[in-house]
Parts: sequence; structure tokens; C-alpha cells
Amino acid sequence: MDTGDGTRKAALAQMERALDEQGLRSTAPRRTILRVLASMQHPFTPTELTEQVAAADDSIGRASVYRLLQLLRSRDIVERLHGPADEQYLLCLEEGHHHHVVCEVCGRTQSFTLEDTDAIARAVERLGYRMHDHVLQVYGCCPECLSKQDANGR
Amino acid sequence: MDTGDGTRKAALAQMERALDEQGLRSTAPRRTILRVLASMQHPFTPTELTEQVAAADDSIGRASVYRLLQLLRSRDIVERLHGPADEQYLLCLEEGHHHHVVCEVCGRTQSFTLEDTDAIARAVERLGYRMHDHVLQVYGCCPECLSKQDANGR
DNA sequence: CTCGGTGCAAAGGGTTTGCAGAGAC
DNA sequence: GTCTCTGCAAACCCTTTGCACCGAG
Repeated sequence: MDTGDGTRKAALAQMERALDEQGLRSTAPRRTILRVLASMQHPFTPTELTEQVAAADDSIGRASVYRLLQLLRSRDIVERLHGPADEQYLLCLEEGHHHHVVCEVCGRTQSFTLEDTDAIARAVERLGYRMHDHVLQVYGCCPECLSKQDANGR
Repeated sequence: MDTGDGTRKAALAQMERALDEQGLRSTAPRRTILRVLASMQHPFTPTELTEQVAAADDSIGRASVYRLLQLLRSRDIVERLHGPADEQYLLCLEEGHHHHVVCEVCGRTQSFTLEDTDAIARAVERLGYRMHDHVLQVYGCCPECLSKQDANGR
């Protein structure tokens, strides 16, 4: 699609626009949080976010971060992902509906679309089910980390 | 594959065997928890489980349920699923690796296998990634609930 | 001026942990 | 007899809430 950097700026702009359009106020804390949000390179936990926000401006309370996060989630600007191993669910911001690959080495995330989601729909239809929605997440290794591994003799 | 009932018994047996094989002790609380676990018809939250266990024998403490749950998770006997909408992650017990369809109406869950997981691998390979693992979950409507809906003139 | 947004601190709620006693093997 | 498992209750930790004040529109 486009460079990671372009996407981030687009995301930031999108979020600011969204705030604006919905009659939500543009305040200093919100602008800071959005900026941090847009700068995130991997999926992140709310805790990570609050930490980074605090680093940017420690006068911003956790509550504001959580509140904005809820808002963005309800607007589908921030999305929940699920961690590879166990417990923690991570968050990530993107536009549109698609899937994500998370690099298990560096944490980089990229979205992708699956040509035929229909294969999934068909698989469950064979059991008599009708598919409404699905969640697909892939864990693996990104190109850079792959070539680094190869470079290190293996 | 086989009837829901057969699966449950198999699951119970599998869990008991697993305990045994790993040198874990078969205690009364554990047997009760396993029985409840095997009787679960849908994915469930830990809280639901603790409630049902308490209903079966209120002398069993929450902690024991959580501890056994962790154990079974680490043995891949109990698996984490993610709820359709937002927050809650549900648990489910099955054998082997496959995917799940959850009926959004009645909560029934069924596992299925996707013919070609390769399509997913290929999609991410196109981006230069190598797939290691993936999570796929489908939400929809099961055959029974579908026919009930139709019967009610939809 | 009006209300939505904010920080703070306290409350909430699910999960984990420490400990002494019980029971499996 | 040993060592794991157990129940209890307290500790934890992340998230939400209540409240009075602030400031965007």
C-alpha cells in the first residue's frame, strides 16, 4: 500500500478529522495522545500507551488516555488485536477491515487482505453455519528480520 | 467428526490422562473441575467456570480453578478464544489444532478445519513475511438457529 | 456562557499469590 | 513421610468512575 510513515500521518489526520466531524473537542491532551498513538510502530497495550503518553507529557492522566481509547474504539479508529501467545490483547490503528501480520521478532505489523475470505465461509457452510464475521491474525517474521537471520548464518 | 457428547467424554478422558501422565495428582477438586469443564457446551469465561464449579461443590476455592486452568492451558488442553465483539476472551477445550465457529445466537461452538491454510500463508508471503502461526475465528449462526429464524418468518 | 473534557484519587473486579494445613502416592 | 495441592484471604493490577475544575467553541 504505502510507506509506514505515510500511513501514520494519514492515520493521525484521520483521527483528527474524526474528532472534528463528530463534534468532539480538540484539546491539548487529546492532540498529544493522538500524536503518540500515530507514532506507535507496533500493536501496543493500553499500559504501553499510557506510559508513552506520560513520557510525552506527564500531566496527562491515565483516565484521559483510556477515555480517548474507548472513544476511538467505538469509532473503529483503534482496533483490538489478540496477542500470539496468551493473555494480552493489543491495539492497533488502521483504516478499513483487513487482517494483520505481526512480526514476532520486531513487532512490526502490517495489514493484508485475503483474496478469498470465501474459503472460510465455505468451510463453515459445509457444517451448516452461516458466517457473519471473522477474526484472522497471523504471526510470523517480516522480510527484514528474515534477511537479518539469513545474514547471521541461518 | 463425532457427536458433541462423545467429544466431551473424550475430552474428559484426555484431561484425566494428561494429569496422570505428567505426574500430577488426581484430587477430588480437580476431578470435579474437570467434570464441569468437560460439560461446558460453549466457550466460557473463567468466571463462569468458577461459578459452575462452586455450584457443583462450593468448598472448592476460586484459586484452584484458576490454577488448574493455567495448567491445562500450558498443556494446550484448554484454549483461549476471543469474543466476537470486544473484551472477553473465552475458553474452550478441544484436541488438536483447528478453528472455531461460534454461533452468535446460542453460543454453540464447533471446530472446523480449513482446507488450505496455505492461502493465508501465501497472502503474507506475497508481502515477504513468513507465517509461523495464526488465529482464525468465525462468528455466525449455527444450523439450528438458522432454521428457527426461518421458521419465525425471519 | 455552556458543556464536554480533564486530573486526581478512590473504587471495581478479575486473577494471582502467600501461607499453613490436608491428602495423594 | 514427602511433596503437591488446597482454601482462604490478602495482594495486585489494569480499568473505570466520581467529582470539582477548566477551557473549547
